[in-house]
Amino acid sequence: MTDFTPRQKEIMETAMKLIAEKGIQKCTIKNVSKRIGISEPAIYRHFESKMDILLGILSCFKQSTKATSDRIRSSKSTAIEQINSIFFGHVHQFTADPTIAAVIFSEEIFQNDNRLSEKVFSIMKLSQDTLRVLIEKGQKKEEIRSDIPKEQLALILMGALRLMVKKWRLSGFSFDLEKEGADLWNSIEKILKGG
Amino acid sequence: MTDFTPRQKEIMETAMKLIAEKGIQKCTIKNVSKRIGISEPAIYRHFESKMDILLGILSCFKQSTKATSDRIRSSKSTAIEQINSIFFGHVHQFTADPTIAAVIFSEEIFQNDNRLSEKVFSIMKLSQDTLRVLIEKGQKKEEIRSDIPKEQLALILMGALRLMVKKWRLSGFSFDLEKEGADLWNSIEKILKGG
Amino acid sequence: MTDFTPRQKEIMETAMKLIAEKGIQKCTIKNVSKRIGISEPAIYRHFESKMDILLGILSCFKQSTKATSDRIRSSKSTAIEQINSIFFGHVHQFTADPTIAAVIFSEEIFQNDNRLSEKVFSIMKLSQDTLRVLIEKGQKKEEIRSDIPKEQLALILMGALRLMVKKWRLSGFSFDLEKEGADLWNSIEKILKGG
Amino acid sequence: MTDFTPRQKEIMETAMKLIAEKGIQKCTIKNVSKRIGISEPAIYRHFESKMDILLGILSCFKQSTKATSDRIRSSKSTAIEQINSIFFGHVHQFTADPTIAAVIFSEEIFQNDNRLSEKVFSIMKLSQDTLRVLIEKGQKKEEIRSDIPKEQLALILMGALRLMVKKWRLSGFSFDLEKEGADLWNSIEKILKGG
DNA sequence: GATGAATGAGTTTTCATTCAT
DNA sequence: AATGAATGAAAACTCATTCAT
Repeated sequence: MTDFTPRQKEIMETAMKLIAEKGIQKCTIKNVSKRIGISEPAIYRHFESKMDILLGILSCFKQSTKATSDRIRSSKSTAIEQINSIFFGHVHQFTADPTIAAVIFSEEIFQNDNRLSEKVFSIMKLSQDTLRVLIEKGQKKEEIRSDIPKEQLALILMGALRLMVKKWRLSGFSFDLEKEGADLWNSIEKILKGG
Repeated sequence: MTDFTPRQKEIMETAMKLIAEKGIQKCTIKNVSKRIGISEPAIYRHFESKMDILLGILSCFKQSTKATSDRIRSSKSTAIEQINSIFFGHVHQFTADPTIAAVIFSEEIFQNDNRLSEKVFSIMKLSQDTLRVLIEKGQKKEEIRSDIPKEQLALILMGALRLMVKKWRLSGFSFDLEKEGADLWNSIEKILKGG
Repeated sequence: MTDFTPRQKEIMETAMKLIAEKGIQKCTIKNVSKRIGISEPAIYRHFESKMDILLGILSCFKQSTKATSDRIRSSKSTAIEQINSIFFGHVHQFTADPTIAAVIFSEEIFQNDNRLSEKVFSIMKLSQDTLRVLIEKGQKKEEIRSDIPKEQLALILMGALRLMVKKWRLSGFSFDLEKEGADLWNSIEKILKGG
Repeated sequence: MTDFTPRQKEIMETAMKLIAEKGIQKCTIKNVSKRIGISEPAIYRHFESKMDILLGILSCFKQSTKATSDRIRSSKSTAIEQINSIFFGHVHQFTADPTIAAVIFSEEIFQNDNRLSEKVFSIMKLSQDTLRVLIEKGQKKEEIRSDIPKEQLALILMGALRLMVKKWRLSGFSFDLEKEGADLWNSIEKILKGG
């Protein structure tokens, strides 16, 4: 993240944009370089290979996911508030940069290479673990119902968020994610509390 | 579906398997023909283009989704039972043929072409509409809680199912989907009923 | 050799010609295909990779070297006559197809890949072994002097042949290899006999 | 030689090492600069082009070949002793710096450019002429047999030396060149004297 | 002296597709 | 219904070289 040069960041962002707009199959070195306005070989001054660009993107995600997770975990809010932070943290992030939504929840994009799919898998695990820990805490403090196992509450929460974001994306960002997200949260909260 | 020749079905299934195993980028005419054991040009006896193979796959899905939807809708069960049928219909289908799971919930795979992504979108809409109608019916008959809008209950149900299936897939089918699905359903049912 | 299609032989011969004329650095798929009059991808119908073309060339050499060696060894001539056959076998081969001379004695051309250089090394060993065996036989029968070890006689014979051929090549085939070869043989024979 | 700066010498030596280890195809500006630990453009402070590096290498050889030749010719030893000096001069040089062996006897490496191949040819001629003159002198003084023409004796001597060195190189310097060289010389001397 | 950034031309290779047979 | 041979376009990547700093 911080150890990337401006050009490297530009390349990674451009690659992400292409993936978001047209899919990975259109995310070629040629298209990336054309969009930036440099020649194809120029890319190789900044990344050793195309793989390294994709790994760089995933590394950024992992780092920011970890940072967010750590920040929220160490806050002194209630479990519900912390889960709320995670939920809206994602929503805000996607609103601010919709291209992220296209990449972060589309694990199959990186399926064709083991190094990529392992990294993707580890990012997924990371955010699920965070959520599970928070739900467990909420259940112990009786903020969150205990008649549904924490793994399933996590699945339900993340599943709904992911599907909402996917619909938003596939619809061409045709609705207000913040608003829809707020509505969804109300329902989720109700479910978590067991109302 | 019925209007496809055996060879055409073989080609579509092989294409799906390749997507499931190694991602769309490895789903090439060469790889499909090699796996079937015929030459590349032979594929073109059965499909006009690669695009037609993918469209064929999606058409099959659409048709089977519609058939399932119609069958369930016309049954005389309670709404909850009908939703249960949809839920486990998917789970059984994926258990029977895991490759389907890799394609049906991975809409981004078909992002690179408009005809494909539109078809994908319409399939998604179809199954969501079915679900929404059933939930609405359930809500009217007071089988299903009404304090959470039907769209969000649908989102929560499908989101959880999708995420469970995705995890199953990314983990290399390392857990028993039927069992995990049954557990998830219990929680979902509880939520739907508003317990 | 016999298990190569005409097109494969054409490709290998063209590659050899390019190496002979301009060095391996100019032996590119583009140049080979251009000279044959087909497109670059067409090459890949006949060879899986460029490496396979070069390996094919070396395999042909190995096979023909082995065949020649076997044929001569099993003849009932004197050792000197057999060595003479090897010597002039090479000379005739180069006269008939000068491109072979450019490849067969230029082991460093294939230095950049282990599979190639190992094959090259094995071919070199093969022909040296043959020669050593014949010299040994000649020494036992007292056709050939024994005061110089067979390894060194082999080295001297092959070294002189190689250097003569190299000069012929580097001079642009400016002299008559057959004639020069005959003269060299007279001297070599004298040395072998210990006159 | 003396008119090259230390940096220039370092570049030429590094280029030679790359050629010796991995072949010319791996002798790129990038690899040379990486091994020295400077940037690629830095090379161009010291040489106008890659060609100039290779020409520089060959110039050094030519100069040192000429110097050796002059020194030996002007010595007052017998012809055989002088030829011995040339022979072991090479052997010692290769033992001291095996990379030289990979370049000096591999004329085909420089085949792809006329300026290079002409220079290579002129070096080859130079050392052969020297040898021929010494043999001629030896023949006149009846130190060396006269029943074999001087050109062929030169060919035999140099051919054997070259082939021995090539084997040494291709075998990964697996034997003691000095020892093997001494043995070969004994045989060569015998041959020269006509024993 | 040296470097970071860039590039035109070229490398090997793959892709979907066509065509004669 | 199938194949062998071919191809234009494009993929990722490398090369020698230049230029502003």
